Amino acid sequence: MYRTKTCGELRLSDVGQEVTLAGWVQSVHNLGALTFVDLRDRYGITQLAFTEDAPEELRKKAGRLGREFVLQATGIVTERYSKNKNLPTGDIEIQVNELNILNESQTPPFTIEEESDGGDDLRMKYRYLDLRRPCVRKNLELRHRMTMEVRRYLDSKGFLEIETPMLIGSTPEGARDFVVPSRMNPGQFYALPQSPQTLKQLLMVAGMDRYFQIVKCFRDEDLRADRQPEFTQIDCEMSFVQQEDILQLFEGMAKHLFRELRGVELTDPFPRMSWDDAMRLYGSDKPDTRFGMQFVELKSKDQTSLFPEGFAVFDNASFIAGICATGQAEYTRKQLDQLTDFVRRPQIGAKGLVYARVQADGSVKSSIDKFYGPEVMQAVSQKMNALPGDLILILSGDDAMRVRKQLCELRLEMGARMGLRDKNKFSLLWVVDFPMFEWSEEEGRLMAMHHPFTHPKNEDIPLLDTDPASVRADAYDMVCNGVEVGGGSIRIHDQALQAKMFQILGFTPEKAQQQFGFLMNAFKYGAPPHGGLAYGLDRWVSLFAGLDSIRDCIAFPKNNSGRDVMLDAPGELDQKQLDELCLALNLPQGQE
RNA sequence: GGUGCGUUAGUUCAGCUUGGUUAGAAUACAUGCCUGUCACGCAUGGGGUCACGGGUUCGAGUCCCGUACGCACCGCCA
Repeated sequence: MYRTKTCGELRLSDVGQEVTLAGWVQSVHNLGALTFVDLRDRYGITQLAFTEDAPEELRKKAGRLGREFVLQATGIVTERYSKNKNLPTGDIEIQVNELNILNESQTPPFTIEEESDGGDDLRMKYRYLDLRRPCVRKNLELRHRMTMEVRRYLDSKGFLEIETPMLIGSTPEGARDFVVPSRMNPGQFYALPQSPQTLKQLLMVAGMDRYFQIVKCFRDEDLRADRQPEFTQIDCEMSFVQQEDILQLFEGMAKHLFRELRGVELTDPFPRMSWDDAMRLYGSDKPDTRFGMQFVELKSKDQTSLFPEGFAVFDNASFIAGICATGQAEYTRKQLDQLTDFVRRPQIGAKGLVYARVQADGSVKSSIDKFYGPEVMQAVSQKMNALPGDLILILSGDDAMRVRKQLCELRLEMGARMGLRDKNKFSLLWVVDFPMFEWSEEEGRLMAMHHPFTHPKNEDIPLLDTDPASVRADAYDMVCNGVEVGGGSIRIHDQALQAKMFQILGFTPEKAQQQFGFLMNAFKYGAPPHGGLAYGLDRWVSLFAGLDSIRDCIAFPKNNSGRDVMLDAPGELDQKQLDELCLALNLPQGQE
C-alpha cells in the first residue's frame, strides 16, 4: 500500500497516529538542522518535518529533494510548534521516520502554484504540470460535478443517455466539417458530428421519448477564447412536447445547476425576450441583461427624427440611436476620445461618436451644440430619460442592424467600465421567436438561422410561399450574462414540410434526398412531434468558475491555431498511411 | 482571408521614444551558512543566437521591410 492517508485530511485529532503519505514536493525549506517539506496531492498539502531527532542520513536525504519529486513518507502525526493558519492541515506535521523517493523530477519550467509565473503557451505545452495547480484542477472538479448534476437531473426526469456515432456523414449546411478518410471505402470520407442533431431526431422516431447525451462535437472553424474545434454539448431531445414544455424543463435544469453548484437560488421565471426586441434594445441576440442601458431610437423607420436639418451626418443617416450611461457626465474629453477610438476600430467600424452631458441644472452640453438649438438636445435627453449627471452616447448610420451592433459593443464597453458586468451576478433569459432564415450574401440565398430542421411558427407557415424572409421559427436560446449558454428548437416532423424547407434553402429534390433522405424517409414511418435543446458544457463551467476562456476548464485544449502544443498535433502522415487511404497531398506553393 | 498587440536569462518582464562601453530586475536554479520555516532569511555563483531573414547605418536588442510563432478580435462559427 502506497499510502494510508491523503495530504489533505489530517487534523489535530489525528495526532499520535502513524501514517504514510504520498505526493509531490511543493517546496523544501532547509533551515540547516531543520528541514521542512510541503507534500502535495489532489487533496491538499501536508508538511513533513525532519528535525534534530531524525537520523543524520534521513535529514541529508530530505535536503537533497527538489521540486516535484514524488515521495512516500511514513511518520507520526504531531502538533506543530508553529502553526500555519493558511492551510487546513496547518496545525499538524509529520515527523518522518521513513522517506522513499518514488521518482525524481527535473526542475519544472514554471512555478506550480496558484499564481504561476508561466505564460499561456508554456503552460499548455506542459499542461500535465499546469493541471497540478489547484486553481486549474478545481475547474476540472467543477466540470465533473456539473456533469454529475446534469445526469442526476435528467435521469430524474426520465431521460435516457444514449451514445450516437462519431463517424457519420458530411452535411453541407452549417459549419465546416472535420473529415476522416475511410480506408475500406477508398475516396470516401466520414465527417465528425457538428452536433448529433439528426441522430437524436431519429431516436425520437424510434420512440426513445426523452434522450440526452454529454457529447463531443466538432466544427472546423476559426477559434476564439470561447470557441474550440472540439467542444462538449449537453444534447437533449424530447417527444410530444411544445416549446413551453422544453423551456420549463430546461429552465428547471439551469436552476438546479445554479442551486447545486453555485448555491444560487433563481426563483423567478426567466424573462422571455423576442429576437426582435433583443436586437432593437440591445443590438444582440444574446444581450447582457446584468445592466440596463437599453438603446433609445432617435431616428428610425418607427421614430421620426428628433433632429431637424443642420448636421450633415445626422441628416444623411436613416438610423440614429443612443444609450444613456448613468452618472458618467464627468467623463473627460480624453476618455470620450478613447471611446471614439474604440468605436472607430475596424472591428467595430463606426465613423464617429456623438456625446452629450446632462449638467447639474438639467441643461445639456453636447459635441453637436453648434448645429442645434438647446431645445433639440433637451428633447433627446428627455426621450432617453436622462437625468442630471448622465452621459448620452449616440451612433448613427444607414444600416440600422450595423449601427445596432456597433452600439452593442459600446454598451458592453461602458458596462465594463462602469463595473456593471459583475462575474458573481447572473442574469438569465430566454431569447425566443428567432427568424427562420437569414440572407447569405456569400451564397446568394437564404440560410437557416438555427438549422434546416427547425419548425417555423405555425402562424408563419403560410409566409413560406409568399415572404420566407419574414418567417419566424420555434427556436430559442438561453442567455446568461451575454453568453449563449444553450439553444434549441421545435423540429419539423412532417416529411412534406421538411422537403419544402430544403427547397427554400436551395436544395434540389435530388440533393435533399441524397443528403437528408434518411431523415425524410424516417418521417414517413410515424415521427412524433419533438424538439430539444443543447447546452454548451464548456461555457457553463467557465461561467460558473468565472473564467475568461473556456480553455481553462478543458483538460487538454487547442491553441488559437487549432494546435495541441503538448502533443504537437496535427502532424503529417507517413507515405504508407497516405497510400492505404488512397490520398495524395496537393499543398499550395511554398508549403511542401 | 483581415486587423491589433506581442516575441530579450529556465520563467515573468524592463530596456526601444532619442541607435553608441560589458543588455538589467525579480523569480527560479546551484553552492555555503542558518533549530520552527511556510512568499523563510543571509551570502556567493552560473545562466542571453535580444524569434528568424533581409535592409538602413561607421555602428542595430533599439529604426524599416518580410517571415514564423503566440494572444485578442473581425470575417467565419446552421
